[in-house]
Amino acid sequence: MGPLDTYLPYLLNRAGARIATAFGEEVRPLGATLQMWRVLAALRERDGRRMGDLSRTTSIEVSTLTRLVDTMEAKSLVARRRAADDARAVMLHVTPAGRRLTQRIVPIAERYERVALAGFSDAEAERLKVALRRLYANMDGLLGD
Amino acid sequence: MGPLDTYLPYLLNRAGARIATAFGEEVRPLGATLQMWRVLAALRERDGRRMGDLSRTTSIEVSTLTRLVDTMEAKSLVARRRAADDARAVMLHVTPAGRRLTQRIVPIAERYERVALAGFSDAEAERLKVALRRLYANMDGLLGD
DNA sequence: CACATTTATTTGCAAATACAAATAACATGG
DNA sequence: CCATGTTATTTGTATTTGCAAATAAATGTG
Repeated sequence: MGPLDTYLPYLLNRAGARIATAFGEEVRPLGATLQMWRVLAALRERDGRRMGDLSRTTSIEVSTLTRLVDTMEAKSLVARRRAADDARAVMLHVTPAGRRLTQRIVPIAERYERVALAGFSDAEAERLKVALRRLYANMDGLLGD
Repeated sequence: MGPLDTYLPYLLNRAGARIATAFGEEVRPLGATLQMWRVLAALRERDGRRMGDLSRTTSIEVSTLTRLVDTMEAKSLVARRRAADDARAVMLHVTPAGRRLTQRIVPIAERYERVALAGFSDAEAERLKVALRRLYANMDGLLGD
């Protein structure tokens, strides 16, 4: 088999790492990190979500998420509340400050989307996204056992 | 802007993380990690490479790479040699044991390529790779400043 | 209803990572 | 050929991460 840059996992990781690093640098001045943005974006989609739910949709490991949420709570970006129906579960909610931060990050995220996909037609961009979702789904069975 | 899974960086990271985790589990029984495989694959392409060169081609940060190479050296998978022309530089070489390990990982990498791309035509797979290289290149200017 | 099992989150701890400072050698301009 | 700046790698150190164990609450079973 050929050189490293013919391997899909490598290409994926390389592109992902570069975008992640650049995006991270961009939001750091706002006191945020990429992971925080993921949490905020998930809560923007639907507020009041469980840790496990958030872990799945953000692809952040639960124990990592717990600690991330600790620091986000310390920054008053989110608030933990006990779920009404299940006393084990925690519901996470954005605060006004969290919403303000989200609003400031959204344009950055949109810009990154444009920069990353510069030179792609809308159809190409969409095909790429479809491919990435398919690829993710393909790996479904192979984890954890 | 829409839900998290319409964002390209997210899709990229999510797919990449899942493949990386699964692949990592697969090579662990061989005493290897994903990052070690990256180094071995880079050396397979061309043996005797500098740390900085390896760092760039594997997308592993230099200081991380130093320590990774420490443990790989301890496992006798690679050997550091001083460069003939430049006494600052280190040339990294695979050892026979490193080559043997590489040979055992190659089929796993090939299998992962197939699993990840299940249901993709050859043309689709190639388009995806081209897109990922393009995307990486698009982010070129934006780093570090 | 008590007991074992499962589910949701957190915490302990060790390994991986990254930034910055340190070290060492090369390159260049006077 | 010395002084200054640049390049290659390593080390110091703090943060991030993830697995496994701990905690706590729900659910099921006899």
